Amino acid sequence: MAQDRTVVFFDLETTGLDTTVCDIIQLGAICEDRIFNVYILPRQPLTESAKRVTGFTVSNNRLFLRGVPVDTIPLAEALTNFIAFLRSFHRPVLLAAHNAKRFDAPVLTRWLQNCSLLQQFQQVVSGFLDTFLLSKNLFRLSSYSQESMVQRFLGKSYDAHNAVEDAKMLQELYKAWRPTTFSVSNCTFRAVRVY
DNA sequence: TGCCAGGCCCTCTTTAGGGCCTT
Repeated sequence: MAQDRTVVFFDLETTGLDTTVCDIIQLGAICEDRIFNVYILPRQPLTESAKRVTGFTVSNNRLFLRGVPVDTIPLAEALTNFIAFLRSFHRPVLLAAHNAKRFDAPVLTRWLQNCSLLQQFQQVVSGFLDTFLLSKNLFRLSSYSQESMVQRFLGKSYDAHNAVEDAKMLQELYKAWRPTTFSVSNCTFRAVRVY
């Protein structure tokens, strides 16, 4: 753990890669053995590549994962529940994700602001940790994708592009890396308001 | 299969360009 903060690992599955417009489909997070997972029905269609990569599809106003229907909740409720999950640790939270700076943090922040929940969120979350940047600072590798690093450091393959599984593997990677507080602080940034 | 976006990092750099990573 970094200083007196709780590190919570999270991941988003979205309708696409454009952080300025994409919808969140799944929000998964883990801290030790405590897991958070919600699905949200997107308001816009998934890009073809997002369908292929994530296995999510939408049909008749229902969300399916590899053809199996999943229960969804409204986005504002999902984010409110996520903040409650983070608050339950009773310590400032450092939210870690792979490529957080470029992808997960901007998307999450945009929707928190859109749902008027950013202030609540910032009362609980002290910042984001980007494990992509962290891994590049720690190691010299041919690939820094999460999937390839799980194979390299943990010696296993997994259900990549499922938010909960990605978050679980990220936590395992982090524990295997045992980064110093200095390394972590170099790859940590505060949640910022987006306009 | 790879495109779609784009900030960050690296280097054959800084008067710039290309590759990576996320869905």
